Amino acid sequence: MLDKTFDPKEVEGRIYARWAESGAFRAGRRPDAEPFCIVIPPPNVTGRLHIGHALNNSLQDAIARFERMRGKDVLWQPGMDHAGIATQLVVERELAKRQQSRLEMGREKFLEAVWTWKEESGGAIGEQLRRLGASADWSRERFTMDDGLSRAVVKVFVELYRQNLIYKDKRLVNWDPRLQTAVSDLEVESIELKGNLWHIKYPLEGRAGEYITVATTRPETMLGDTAVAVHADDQRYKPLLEAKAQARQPLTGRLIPIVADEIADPEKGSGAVKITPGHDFNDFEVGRRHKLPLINILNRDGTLNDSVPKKYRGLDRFLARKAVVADLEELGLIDKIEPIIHAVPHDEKTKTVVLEPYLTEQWYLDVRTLAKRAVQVVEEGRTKFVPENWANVYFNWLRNIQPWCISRQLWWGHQLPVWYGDDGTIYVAESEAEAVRQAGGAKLTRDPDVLDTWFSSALWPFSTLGWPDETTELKRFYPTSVLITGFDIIFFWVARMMMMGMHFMNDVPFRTVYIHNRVLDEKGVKMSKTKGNVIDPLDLVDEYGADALRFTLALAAGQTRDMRIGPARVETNRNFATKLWNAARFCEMNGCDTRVDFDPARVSQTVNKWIVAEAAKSAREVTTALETLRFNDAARAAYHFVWDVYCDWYLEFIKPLLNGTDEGAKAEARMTAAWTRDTILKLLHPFMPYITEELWARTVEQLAPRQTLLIEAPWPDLSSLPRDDSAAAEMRWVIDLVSGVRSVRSEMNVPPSAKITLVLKGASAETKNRLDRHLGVISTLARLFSATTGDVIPPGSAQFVIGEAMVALPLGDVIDFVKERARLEKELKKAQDEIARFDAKLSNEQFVSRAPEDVLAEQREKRAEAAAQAARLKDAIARLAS
RNA sequence: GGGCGCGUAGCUCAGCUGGUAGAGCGCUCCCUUUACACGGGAGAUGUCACGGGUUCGAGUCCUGUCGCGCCCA
Repeated sequence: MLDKTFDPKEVEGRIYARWAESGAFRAGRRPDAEPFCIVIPPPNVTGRLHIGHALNNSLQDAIARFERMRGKDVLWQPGMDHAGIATQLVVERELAKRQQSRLEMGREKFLEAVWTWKEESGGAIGEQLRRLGASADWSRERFTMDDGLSRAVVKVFVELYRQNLIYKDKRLVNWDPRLQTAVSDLEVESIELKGNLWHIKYPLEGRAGEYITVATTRPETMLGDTAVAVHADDQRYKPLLEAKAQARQPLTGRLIPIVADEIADPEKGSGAVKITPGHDFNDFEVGRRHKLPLINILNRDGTLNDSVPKKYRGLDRFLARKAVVADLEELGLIDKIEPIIHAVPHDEKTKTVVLEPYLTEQWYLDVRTLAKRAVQVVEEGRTKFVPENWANVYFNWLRNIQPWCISRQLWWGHQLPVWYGDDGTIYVAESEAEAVRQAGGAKLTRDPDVLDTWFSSALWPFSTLGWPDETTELKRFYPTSVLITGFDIIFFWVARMMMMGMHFMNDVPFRTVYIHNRVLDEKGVKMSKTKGNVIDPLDLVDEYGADALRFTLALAAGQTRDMRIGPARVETNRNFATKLWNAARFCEMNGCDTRVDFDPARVSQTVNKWIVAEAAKSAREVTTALETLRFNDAARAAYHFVWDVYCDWYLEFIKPLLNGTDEGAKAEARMTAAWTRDTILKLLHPFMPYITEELWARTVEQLAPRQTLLIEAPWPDLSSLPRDDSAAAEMRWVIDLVSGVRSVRSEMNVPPSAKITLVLKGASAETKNRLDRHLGVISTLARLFSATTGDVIPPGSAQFVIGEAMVALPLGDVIDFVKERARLEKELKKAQDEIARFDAKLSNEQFVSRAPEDVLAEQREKRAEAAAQAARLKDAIARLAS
């Protein structure tokens, strides 16, 4: 016997273990079936499950389970990302606790320490995903730094290098002075901060007392100035340009030219700008155009180097700024200081380090070339975005893409397969031995840099399937079916997978990209540690169960950009789980067991025909919604069927049968109830795997405990069931009648315990039959003493219209005539308003002549119905008065 | 500056291909009826941000305005 409520804690671990033991997660068990593949967005090895992961993986799992039940050979490919920077920082922090440092240990020892950390503490998220119920094929779990994937990374690098798509270049990069590494454009986060715009006077050479004023937010960089730029059309400066005037950089004493360049905007400030090619991306371009010298004034840690005057050397860049401003003030060269708010580049991980444009030699990938096909295949529809709007975001970025800086000055990651000879010759090879061979046996030094973490992630859809080997998995599962991810990594990951997939596999990595919405807290605020509004999904799992959380997330996965999640919503769906549980409990108490020989197409009772048809309808809705990745529609359709149809009406309808003496009817009701319950368990399984699997196990089949697992049950295909409109109409009528009586009872304050009588007047033969057939059910649900047909409305009756008939409820003394009259008049008003609306429409010549025939007919019919109802209500009111 | 999204019941949101609105939560009243009070029954609440247009007909299509948010530069 089932308990009153479902206990997730008791069930989840046990059920998950059963799935895992059964091998149900494994791909390749159905060699003849259609393959279906999802690759997981690999979480960081340092990661802990957050609500975004919970959403992302709940949706992936729903699809994986759905397609598995549909008989496909499903591979949900799990794995983790080595997360270069994040992991290195975590391990460095651990070492610091033991008074150890990376630099003291040296590279080799440090990497050992990272691997040890990875084995001992990394990958907690894998366990957390299992708690959610993730049915990934863990036997095939991969890691971006494992041997196979590392081999893929090296091969890709070497090939791209040989194709001249990877090259080394010396230019400005975004530099993180704390980590002392380059980062890519994407890893820069602009943050609006208060700052100053310093207007500084540069003395003009040979013109005592004359100045040219430039404005800057970064005075310290003036130590690296190599020009002042003005616009060629700016009349104020034309004479200076013509005279080839020069300015004297006041702190270095350097003589710098005044050049004409479009970078200077005559409308802004003085119209003149200082040019620092070594420390500003725009100025770098200006410098190239005018062949200006480039002075690097910073060390790798952000302190000033030896190319600045002695007094500034070794100062941190922010202290240097203060010193420079103080000195200028002393010289009287500050024209004015204007407070402004401006965007300052920060590292995207901690958002606390100001990044510097910094001149270094780095490795770049020519993504501009690779982007062309990535754009093309989406334009051609070979990969579809869902919702399709996201394709625009993707296009926009790829069409304006800049070279990708792929080298990082870190230790944890894929070290570049690059070696240098003593003379600086570059050897790029798949192994050191090969590089040495190329160098004719010379001694080589390996490039110490590692690759951007996203470089290996970009290969994920094929590297995890065994590439560069031509494995059967690769042939079978590439292109993968659908990628499910969040919009924040469209650039970082999706676009790059598209480029790499097209280049190395000559086909798209996935046919569909589903971009889910972003999870906000209940108030619509982005969750963040600093705000303290982070919801731990595992807390929700602990409190309400994984199913409730998953169902909540699916229900919220709509077409909009954001979703708000909080405990209240999860609680609602925990309640839904309880409802489902109790419906099954009811079935159990009434001996509703699953019969293998049961044929839903051949039930004889109208209620059963009706619920079978309703189940078929819901199955169709859930299926279509899942096929089109409309998770919210799928979840809602299932919810509605369970609660509003199966529980609220069907189970109530069969109670009299189950308690009755007609053994044939009882048996059919039991079988149908069990069959419908089983259908529900199947439809809900992708969303609520634990409770459905548990109920599947706890229900009986042929009076014996079930041996099968729901995870492997076939998805309900009820499309071949005959539609039975007459059963639907009949049960609709019963529902309307019962609701009508309940409504009157409630408004007339008839106590629930009081049984009343019902008289049906003016009913057709068919209606009379309906009343007859469902008398027991109607009496129970409407709490009737008796229900008869008759030609006379008894005095003191409350009345309402149902179809062509009138229902009278003689309430005797209980009836409140004033109230009843008001109730009827309200109904009448409603009907009359409706008639007026239809009349307005139908008397509109334009409408009658232009609207399609079926719409017209429908409107006329509705008008007639409303008119008939109004007439009956008028009669009822008249009777009341008499 | 460029792009995208949102503005529907008190709150959170559904409303796909145009035929005047739905759910959950909350609220009011009633009910311990033998699956479920994590429940049952009955209610109340909306000039669908605003203006214009297309159309016989617009929450739904087009356009403008206002407000909010996000991404990119």
